[in-house]
Amino acid sequence: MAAAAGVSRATVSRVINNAVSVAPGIRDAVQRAIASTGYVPNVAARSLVTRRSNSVALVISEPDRPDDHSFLNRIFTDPYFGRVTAGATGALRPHDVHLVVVPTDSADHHQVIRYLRQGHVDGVLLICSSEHDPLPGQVHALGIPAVLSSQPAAPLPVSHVDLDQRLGARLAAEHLIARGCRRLATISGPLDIPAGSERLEAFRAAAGAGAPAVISDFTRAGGEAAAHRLLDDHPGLDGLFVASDLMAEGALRAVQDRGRRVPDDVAVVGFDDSSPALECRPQLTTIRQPVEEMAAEMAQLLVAHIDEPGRAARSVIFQPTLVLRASA
Amino acid sequence: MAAAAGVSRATVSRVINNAVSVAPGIRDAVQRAIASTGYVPNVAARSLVTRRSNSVALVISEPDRPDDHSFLNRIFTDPYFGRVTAGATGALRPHDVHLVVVPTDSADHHQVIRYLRQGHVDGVLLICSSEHDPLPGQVHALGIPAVLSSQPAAPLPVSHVDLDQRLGARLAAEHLIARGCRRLATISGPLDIPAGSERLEAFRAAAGAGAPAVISDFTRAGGEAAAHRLLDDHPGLDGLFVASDLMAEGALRAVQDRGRRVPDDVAVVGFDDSSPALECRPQLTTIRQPVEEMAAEMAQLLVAHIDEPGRAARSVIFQPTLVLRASA
DNA sequence: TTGTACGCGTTATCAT
DNA sequence: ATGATAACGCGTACAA
Repeated sequence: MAAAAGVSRATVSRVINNAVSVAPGIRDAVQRAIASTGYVPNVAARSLVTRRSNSVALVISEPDRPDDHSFLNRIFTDPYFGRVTAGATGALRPHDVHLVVVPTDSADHHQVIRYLRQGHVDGVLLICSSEHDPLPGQVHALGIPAVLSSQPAAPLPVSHVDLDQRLGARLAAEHLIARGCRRLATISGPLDIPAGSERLEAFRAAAGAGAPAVISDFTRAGGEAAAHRLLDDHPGLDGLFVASDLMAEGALRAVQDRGRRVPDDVAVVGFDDSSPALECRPQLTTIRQPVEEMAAEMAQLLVAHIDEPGRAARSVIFQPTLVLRASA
Repeated sequence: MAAAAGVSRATVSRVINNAVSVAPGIRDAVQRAIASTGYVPNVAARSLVTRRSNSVALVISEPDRPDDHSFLNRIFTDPYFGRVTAGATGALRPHDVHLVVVPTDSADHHQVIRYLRQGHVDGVLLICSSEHDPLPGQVHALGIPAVLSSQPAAPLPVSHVDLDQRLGARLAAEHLIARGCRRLATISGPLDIPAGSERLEAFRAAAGAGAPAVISDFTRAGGEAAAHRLLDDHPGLDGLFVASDLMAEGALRAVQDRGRRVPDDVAVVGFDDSSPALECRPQLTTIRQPVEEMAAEMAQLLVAHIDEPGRAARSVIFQPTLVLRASA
């Protein structure tokens, strides 16, 4: 290649990385040679010296999983993770950074750690399903740039992007109360995730500490089962806050299968404002979470940390909003 | 590292890649040193010499797209692509190969080509939305191992994995006829995709060439609109074959919104057997496509091609099956 | 069986 | 502004 242009490799490199001061004539000659040769730099060689891979990992960590197959299926089919992936991919593209999606559970954390240590990626976007997940700590100990989707139980000096979960739950409770519901209940996610515990706590703080709750798992089937249990134990409930739209879709079905009308008999408020909210009948009144924007922010923060290693960690908290539709 | 174990770097390399003949004593010593040091080989340096990156790309190519945001969102939210990603990820994991998901349209094919040429990945899983997509040809010209999800219009000596689309459509038509439907219609996908045109043709071959059809786009909203159009023009139809479950979910809604009962007034058969089939009410009778298995097969073929460059291309065709549920 | 030494293709430093 | 040349960290002939 250098030969083709009649210059040294160093000059070629300078042209490609448009470094300062290359004579216009030489530059053009090199670019012509590049075009005609179809030359592209070898990334391995480049990475070896720059210590950059121009790609980052999106690690989705779950504490345990039943089996490989259904775990992967759930991850890649869940609208929430889909939105995260879409948001991150979109934000990374202008930086010419690619995304490697790495689902993991505690059984193969070491694999992930090894992957990261090998230098495959320049940084990590870390989505944890439990606030006690050890992965964030391990990643931080590695010294590799990372951005979390929520602060772990043991706070870490690592940037993270999150939603004001409590505000979201409060908006839901207040809306149900304002529309006249008197017997409120909720279906929450797992309590070891902030998105589970905080939404539950804040809902109860606004709806009354005695408000019945069933802990579920953020799946549609889980939401349906939880709603049935709730209706068994509290037949009189007239307002239901469900901590994710996917669970709300299941809950809606349960309520309707028992012959109760939504929202007249039971008003239902979901959480997320993801596609299931529009697929339900009636469509879901829900707490909107700008997942794509949040993922994009994570990506941008990560890029910033990679470009400027000393950069101070920061946390960015997004505000949820109430989206009024037909279910409440 | 070599120093830590008191041996040469070459020996360390041999232990790590468990090459032949390393003295047991030395081997143990090296492994201890590795464990205590926490040493991991640098992938860039390794790739530079082995010319392997141990990762492959999953390229999802669409001809054109309205805007970046909704494109990414659709890709990462569509249950079909989710299943593909899950299947490929699962099959690749045992090989220690990672997956980079690369959505693209014709506007940035050159970006993808450049990405591939740079040697970021060892091979490509290529999902094209149009059989006239030039990408498969370009990738093949590059000489980089690839596996396609369907044969392009201009056949290429490249392995591909597909479903027997025609058989699927025929099963659907035969089932509708067998259950007594007399006025059949169909909602198809875009005609420049085999999954669109072949399902339509085969359905008409079995149901009668005059069976009304509306061409849609494999989205839920598209399916709903198509069903409305179909019911406007053919109020008497009593059997509907919809070429994807996602569209079928929308179509079901349209049929029911017009006060017609499923399956009594209109029987509906979907295609895919993905999660929407179970979320509908009534649940969808559908043509099952083992997407995860097919994606896994693609991944395994790709790995085989990477390991054995001269390997002959082959095509693997999966058979669809009818899954009986409530909608037909 | 083990060590020595070279090459992989770039970027970066240092002369010029 | 440009060209030698030294790393970068590994695998692997080849020699011992």
